[in-house]
Amino acid sequence: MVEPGSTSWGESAPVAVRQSSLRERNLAAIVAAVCRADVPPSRADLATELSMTRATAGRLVDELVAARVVDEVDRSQGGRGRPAKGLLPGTGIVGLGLAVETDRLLVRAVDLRGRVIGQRDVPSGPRDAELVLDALAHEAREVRRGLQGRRLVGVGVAVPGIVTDDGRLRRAPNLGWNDVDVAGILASVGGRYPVQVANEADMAALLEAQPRPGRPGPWSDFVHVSAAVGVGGAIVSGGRVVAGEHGAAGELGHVCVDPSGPACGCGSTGCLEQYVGIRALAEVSGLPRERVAEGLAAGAVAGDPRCLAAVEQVTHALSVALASVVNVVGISSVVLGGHLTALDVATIESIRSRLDARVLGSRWKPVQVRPARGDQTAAATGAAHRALADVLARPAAWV
Amino acid sequence: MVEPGSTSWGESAPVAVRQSSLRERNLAAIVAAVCRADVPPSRADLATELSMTRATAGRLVDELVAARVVDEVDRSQGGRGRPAKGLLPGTGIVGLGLAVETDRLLVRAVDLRGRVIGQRDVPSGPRDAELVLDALAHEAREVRRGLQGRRLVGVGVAVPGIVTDDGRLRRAPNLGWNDVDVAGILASVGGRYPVQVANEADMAALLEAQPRPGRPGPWSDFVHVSAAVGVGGAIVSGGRVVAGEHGAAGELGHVCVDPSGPACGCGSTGCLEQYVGIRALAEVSGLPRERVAEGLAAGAVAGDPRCLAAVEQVTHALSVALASVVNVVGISSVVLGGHLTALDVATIESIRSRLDARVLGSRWKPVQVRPARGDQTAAATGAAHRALADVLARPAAWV
DNA sequence: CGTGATTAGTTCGATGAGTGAACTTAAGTC
DNA sequence: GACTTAAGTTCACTCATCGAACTAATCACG
Repeated sequence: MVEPGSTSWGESAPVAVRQSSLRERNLAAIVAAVCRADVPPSRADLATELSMTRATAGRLVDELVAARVVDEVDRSQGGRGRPAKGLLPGTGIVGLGLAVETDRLLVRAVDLRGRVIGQRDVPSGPRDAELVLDALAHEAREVRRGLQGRRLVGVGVAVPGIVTDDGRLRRAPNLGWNDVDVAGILASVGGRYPVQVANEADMAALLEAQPRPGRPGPWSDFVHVSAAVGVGGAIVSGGRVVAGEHGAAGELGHVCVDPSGPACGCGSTGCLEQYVGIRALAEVSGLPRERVAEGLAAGAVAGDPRCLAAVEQVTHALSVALASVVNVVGISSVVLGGHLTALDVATIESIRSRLDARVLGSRWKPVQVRPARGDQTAAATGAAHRALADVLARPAAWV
Repeated sequence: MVEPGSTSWGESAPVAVRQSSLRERNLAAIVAAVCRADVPPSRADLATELSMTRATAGRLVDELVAARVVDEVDRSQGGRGRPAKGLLPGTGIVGLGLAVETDRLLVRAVDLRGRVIGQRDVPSGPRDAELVLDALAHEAREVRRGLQGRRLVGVGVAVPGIVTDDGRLRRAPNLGWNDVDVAGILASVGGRYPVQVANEADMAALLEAQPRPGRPGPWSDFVHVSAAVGVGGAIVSGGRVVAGEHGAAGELGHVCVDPSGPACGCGSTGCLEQYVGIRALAEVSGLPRERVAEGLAAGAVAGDPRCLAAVEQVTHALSVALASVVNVVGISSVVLGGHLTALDVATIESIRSRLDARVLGSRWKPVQVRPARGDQTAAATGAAHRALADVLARPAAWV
């Protein structure tokens, strides 16, 4: 999940580049431009935008069309000269996104245009890892069967825990799993393509950063909070999800809100998760766990004192915890996901203004806060995007 | 602080690359390899390491030698065939590092081998920005005069405050400066080369990340704490200092240790700076400010109750604040700089173990803590490295 | 309805950077 | 002193991009 090179100083090249890298790079540039365009660009548009010649753009596009990475469409919208053939991300390339959650398993097949081609949601419980993953693999194969000749290019898996580079899930408290070789167990689903495993918060953040594959969302730098039973998070910088040394960046759930607060399962005290996790909010608000998401804001607006207390708790804890995060990573926009998506406008503005008071640079650049756009299955869709990201980064491997 | 035009190859390309970019890139690869090598490599060594042909390596090296970016040295150490000419970073290329601190101005001229060619330290006070910067420019010109035919390739300036991309210092509380165009005022020092302005903590962290220009230090991922009157910090990831959206990453001084703690000048409460800044420690320990650095550890070891209290305060505050940072950015190594460099081994181990208890991934990968290697002028030397970083990143511009 | 203007896309020789193999240079070895 | 070894150099070749000329398809205007 480590995507190289956020804002950086002196990068160093580990190996020399050859002429073929040049072509690889320009193929990627074309694909990226096609994905981020608002209207299907022509070969000539691409040549202008990327400052290459029409000759080069034409040749590269032809290769990508042959590989079905981009599709040609009619773009007859009048105008002077020869009508252009529009280019769109190919529908023949799909990525598979899987998600293991505490109570369900999700599968999404998404094409390069971001359209969901196939999906599957099944309930699950906190059982043995092998059993759960085998069930997930079964569902994934079912979805894969319905792809009808499209090319599967990779599999992404979102899991609620810390993942290491080799695709092992080190620890997932809410599943009770330790050291599970997720990538290995699910390898058969991907066939000869790699299975990319990452934290569900990172996958959801990827979807938030690019609502369509390769297409940047409104913000390119933000802190993403994924709140459910556990509270996770991710940092998006320059449109890329940044992972730490061991893929464990963005563990917002264990930022300290108050050192004298309640003990947390992680061994620390007063962690954010103890204030805004579903369990904590259910207890304070008196709502059943599954109704916290929708019920909280409504209850508070209706004046229910327990819901008001819960909302105040969320506001306080988030503003304290996120202020530290914003100061440390220097990113002043925050996206609230999971059950926090449903917070009402007034609460969000209240979090924002309290953050402003605590953030050093806010006088210069005010903090921004917004709810996430993704739905409650963002992690699975994001995982599919993660699978497709390999094609976007190195399309040469698929032509 | 975000380096212009240095997008790396993995990520989506904004523009196409041409054949000349290929050469630029490989020149940079050669320079990087020469800088990070333990013994001066030959052209053949470089060809092997970078997997290019001897022909290519030879041609590119010749260009770099002509431009004095690398020097040829005799490496006659016996052996069979034709003796190799060793290659070292050029001594003819120097970067100028300036630092504005609360009580002094520093100038360092450093060559590509990391040797200090010229330096100047003068006392200063918190006066008008124009006056102080003019004095600094004067000192810098004096140092520049002593360069004797070497090529000055850039100027870096370390300042104690938040800096925006355009080289303006937005706010420097301990200098009482607001919105000062540092790059503009010092432009004359750099001649036709840009003046790179950044936070002193970032500059010091750069020196910690690369003790010699282009040569990585022992750790490539760490959180760097720069403690003085103010407490700053920086995040180093993959050997690079990461800047936030607005160059304001790593503001560790304003991570919240205790929301019910003392009010901080930043508008928040219980910030780290209120516990480990020089003023706070001087007050608790009873030591005069200028003696806090050396006196604190000694006093604590000697059993002085006030020093013991101060050390306990440092230990507690750092372990709480850094735990959040480590969890959020997923980097589990910490370097303590500024007056914290002088903490005794036992205190550092105590911070480390308390961090371990609060960090989610510590069971998998224990937290590491060490004092910084740089001296109290790290920011100025780091600023010189910053100036040289442009040559390392794009040597083609200098050949 | 035909001619010209205009823009998209294609073809083809030129350019420049890396490749590979042969050649030259400067040692050490027997 | 002839042979071996390895570093460095030379030169013809490859390949991706460039530039310019060419072809294709549509609109505008008389």
